[in-house]
Amino acid sequence: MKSAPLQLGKELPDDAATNKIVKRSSSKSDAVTMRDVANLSGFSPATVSIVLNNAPLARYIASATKKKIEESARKLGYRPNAMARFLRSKRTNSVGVMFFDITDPFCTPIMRGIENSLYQASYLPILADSHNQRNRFERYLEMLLDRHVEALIVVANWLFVDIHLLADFSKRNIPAATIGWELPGDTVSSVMVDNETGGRLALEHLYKLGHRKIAFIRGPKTLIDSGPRWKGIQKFAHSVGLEIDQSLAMQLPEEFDPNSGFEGGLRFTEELLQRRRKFTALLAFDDLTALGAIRSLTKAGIKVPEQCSVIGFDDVAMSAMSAPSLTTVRQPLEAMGNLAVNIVMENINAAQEKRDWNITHHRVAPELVIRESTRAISLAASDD
Amino acid sequence: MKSAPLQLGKELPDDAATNKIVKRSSSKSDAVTMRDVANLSGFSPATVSIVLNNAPLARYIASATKKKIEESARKLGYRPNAMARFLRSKRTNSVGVMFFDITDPFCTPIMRGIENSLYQASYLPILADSHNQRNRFERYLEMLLDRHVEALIVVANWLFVDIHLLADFSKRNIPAATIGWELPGDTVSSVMVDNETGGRLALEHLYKLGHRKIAFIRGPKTLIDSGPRWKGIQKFAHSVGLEIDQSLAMQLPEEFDPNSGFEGGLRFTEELLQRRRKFTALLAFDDLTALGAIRSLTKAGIKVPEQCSVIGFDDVAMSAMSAPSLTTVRQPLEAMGNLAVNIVMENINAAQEKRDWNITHHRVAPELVIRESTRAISLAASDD
DNA sequence: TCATCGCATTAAATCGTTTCAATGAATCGG
DNA sequence: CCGATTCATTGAAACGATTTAATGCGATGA
Repeated sequence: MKSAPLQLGKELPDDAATNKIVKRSSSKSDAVTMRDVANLSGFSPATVSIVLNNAPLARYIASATKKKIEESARKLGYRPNAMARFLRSKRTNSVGVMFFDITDPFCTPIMRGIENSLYQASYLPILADSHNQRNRFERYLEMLLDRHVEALIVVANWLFVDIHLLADFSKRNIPAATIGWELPGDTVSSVMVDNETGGRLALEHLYKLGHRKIAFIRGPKTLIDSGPRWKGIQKFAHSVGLEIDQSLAMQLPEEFDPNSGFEGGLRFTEELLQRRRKFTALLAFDDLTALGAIRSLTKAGIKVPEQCSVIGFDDVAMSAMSAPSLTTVRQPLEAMGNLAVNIVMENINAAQEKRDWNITHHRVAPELVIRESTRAISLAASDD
Repeated sequence: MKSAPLQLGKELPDDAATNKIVKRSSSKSDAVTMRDVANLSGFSPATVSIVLNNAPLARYIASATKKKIEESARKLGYRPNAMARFLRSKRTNSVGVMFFDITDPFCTPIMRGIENSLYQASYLPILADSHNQRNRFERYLEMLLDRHVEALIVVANWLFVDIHLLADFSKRNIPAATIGWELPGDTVSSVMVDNETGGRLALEHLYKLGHRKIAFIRGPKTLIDSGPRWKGIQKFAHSVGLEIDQSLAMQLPEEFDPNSGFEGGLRFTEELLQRRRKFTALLAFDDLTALGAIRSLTKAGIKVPEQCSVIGFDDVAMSAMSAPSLTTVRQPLEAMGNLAVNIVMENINAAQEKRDWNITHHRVAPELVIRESTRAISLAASDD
């Protein structure tokens, strides 16, 4: 038969080698139900429910009764069946969390923030990842609706969603919030970083370090962040009388997906270098792009930050670990996750109490994080 | 009152400024139920259920009836209530996915693999993140049990779990699989990389490049990966007659959490350098440690890879983007996620058909990924 | 003509809760 | 001593599906 001898650490040649097999008989121990608690304690299921949930009616229940019931429940290890409960109470204690592409490092801290806040409220996240595909997005939306999630959080890091996809949710009065994306109008709440301020912070930093010849890699046009960031940059440039050399400003193409930002930074910087126009600093659309740029510069023999400063945007985890570590404009990602949860929770409560609820649009403040990739302009670099 | 004028783009000074508020009346449109479909089509709920689920009995149903029912369902936009369905059928179509620390970059591709495979099977992941805290782990386990997840996948990237925590699951016959960790005995299936082979691959690579004076940063003792990796290293060293200089071998302390690997690599490399013992290559426990080491070397004026080669382990996303990009031993993380899902799915099916099911331990093959951080030994470096 | 059989459909029980309305029992003011 | 309150508990009806056992019915065969 196939019962292999129990040997640990023995390797088989296959890729996914089965190392050890043990059969196991099924010993069904049926779950303990509320009726069991009722029987053991000698009271009715109704009373048990009232006591265990500390329902309004519980104030009439004799404390001796409560003791007995709680005791019995504990003794039996009773745990309420969440699905049965839902069927009556309509509360699933879960919210759908939809990512456009979870492999984007941008998403990880947001997820952490969401998870943490949900945990405080004894809610669980049901995860969906649309892989930037519209049909997958729709399919997941359906699945989440089927499960009656009490709210939806969409982390829209890249691709766009149009209103109509989220229409089902607002139609059914399910609170929703987006992070990193904003739907026009009053259908869905949102949390975004203040991109314009961020853009300003980035350029201001480079400017104060003495840089005047600055290259830019702008985000793709369709991405909601690109416009405001560039606007912030332009505004600051204008305010200090800095002229932006358009031949040093490139724009990432539309079809990029989040993780190809690195490739983009790499390629575009190469192109920039080939043009042989001098620049002493580079302002990248996001951290990945910046890392790609650094790689490209390094490869071309240009030292960062000695010969060229580079600044990114987002402050993803790897920015602190690259060599040189990356100066960047931080988005408070974890806090944004928390905030989104707070928003939908507030709405859930409102809906529960049949109050009207608000659609709110939030802007959170970015923060400049200075690391090694930027430096005051050196004479050598400035002077040609 | 609080109805602010609708102005987009206006920023308030607060961190989380409310930018726009719109009230919204609740227009409850009650969900369409199976009874509705029954009424519209003129058949009974029983028939509707049979038709829509294509149950065994469906072969007796007249095809005209089927047409009508399906038509009605479509017309009403009927979607079955997942919770109600569960109550009878006992199937939640969801599995719990527990991470020890989701911010570990190691976890992201695994999550992607899990999500993708679950999606194929129309299952949804319910996410839990224990933050490396035992009580949080337990709490989440309870919550997942309450929801009757059909299986559990534990991504145990760092801290240890003892058997008894997962006992509830095996007791209730809920399939479980761990990734990156292995429980002794036959309680839980597991998926792990073949660490010994990985260790060998890493050292072999450095050796073939001509390196003989090699520094090591070993993993913490309690971590399950550390031992086998080191063993693979030793075995290879022995096989080629390479002597490992113990004064060049450091070991990360226990209390490290996954993301401090970077700090660890940094500090330990500094220490190594202070000892003033020469080495031409460094083999790090994992990628983060390696990146920390590179940072430390660079800071000390030692060029990677020109003066010192560095190799990591795991191949997390940032390894490809660092400068220099990191040579490493790849774990097929996404595939490991897929595999774990396959395992539990197989078990779910077995349980469904009341067959016995297997506990299996899998070893997947690691793969050497050569990038920029390693290079054949240079004469200059070897010759002192 | 009547029992039998295959086909098409459904009534009703069930899953494990919650909650409304009802029921006794005890207390109380008059 | 009686009707009204308050207190303590519970019966029973949902919630929205699935599934078993039953039902009605026309055709078949003897």
